[in-house]
Amino acid sequence: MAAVKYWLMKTEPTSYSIQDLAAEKQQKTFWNGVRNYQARNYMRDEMKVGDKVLFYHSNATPPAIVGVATIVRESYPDHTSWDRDNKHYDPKSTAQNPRWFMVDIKLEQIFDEPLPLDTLRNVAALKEMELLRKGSRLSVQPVKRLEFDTVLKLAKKKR
DNA sequence: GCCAACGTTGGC
DNA sequence: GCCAACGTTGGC
Repeated sequence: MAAVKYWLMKTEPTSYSIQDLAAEKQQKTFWNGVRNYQARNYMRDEMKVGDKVLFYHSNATPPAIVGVATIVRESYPDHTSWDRDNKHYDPKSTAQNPRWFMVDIKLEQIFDEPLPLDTLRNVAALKEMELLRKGSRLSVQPVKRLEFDTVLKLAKKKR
């Protein structure tokens, strides 16, 4: 069995927050709306059931990692991409020939306190984290196991 | 609201 | 295939 992989997924809390996820039936949702090829490829090709996800609030005050989720369903077509009325509609994607994919995630944990970007920048073990790279905009990105573990430890210390 | 850093589009 | 113009992301 393949090893568990670690990821980080961004969302603007004004459009979908970790609290929204917590309010879902079974605390599950489909991660629709990704319209970037690199992010899509990670979701479509590499995410497996059981992988762990750091849940990140972008464009928030402050921007922060706010919790952890788990992949509960592997990639399938993002049906919102061929829905004309959807904000993420893409005329080049159809049900017959889907261009965009999504996964299902389930909430695992909301941190007692969010871990702000500022705090993360001051942690040596996270120096090379993709999230902290200047100009990093990827909304779905891989995280190293050490980075993931470090983040969890930091979250625990807050208690 | 500004703007740097991307990614995408489309004319050539 | 190049690259200018344009659009988006996201911290500040």
